[in-house]
Amino acid sequence: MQHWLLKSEPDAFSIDDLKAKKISMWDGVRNYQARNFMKDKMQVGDLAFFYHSNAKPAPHIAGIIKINSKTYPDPTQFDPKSKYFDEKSTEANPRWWLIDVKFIEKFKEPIYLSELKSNKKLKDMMLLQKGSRLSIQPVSLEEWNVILDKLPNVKNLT
DNA sequence: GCCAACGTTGGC
DNA sequence: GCCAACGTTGGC
Repeated sequence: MQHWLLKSEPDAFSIDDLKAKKISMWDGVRNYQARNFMKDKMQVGDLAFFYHSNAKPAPHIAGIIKINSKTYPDPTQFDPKSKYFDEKSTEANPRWWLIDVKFIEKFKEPIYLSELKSNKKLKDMMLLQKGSRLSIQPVSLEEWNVILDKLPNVKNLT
């Protein structure tokens, strides 16, 4: 199993929104590297951190979600009314793909970016690299466990 | 709101 | 294929 970190701005789609829906499409990814992670590397059942970027009072990991489907074409690319519409994409040859995610857990206390930065064991984490802004990132098992070790209350996720 | 870093576009 | 210009991301 691989682990991931998925970013979303909470004003657009938050972990509370996902909690209410239980399962949701992770739509709107318009970056090829992020898309390729979904298409080529993600497996149904993989776990991911739900990261709130551009969040107030500060960016943070808000909880845990699960990859709940294989990739399929992102329907928003075909919708002229969507802000994610892509006129160069066709149904026969879609450009953009997505997976469904399922709500697993919202942390009682968010894990702030500043906490991650101050942990030496996480210095190689992709999220913390200068200029890194990929919205879908792999997280190593070591990093995953270091972060979860801070959370004695998280239930067994497997 | 600022701005650094990155990604994309399109002229040549 | 280069690269300038533009657009986006996202922390601060």
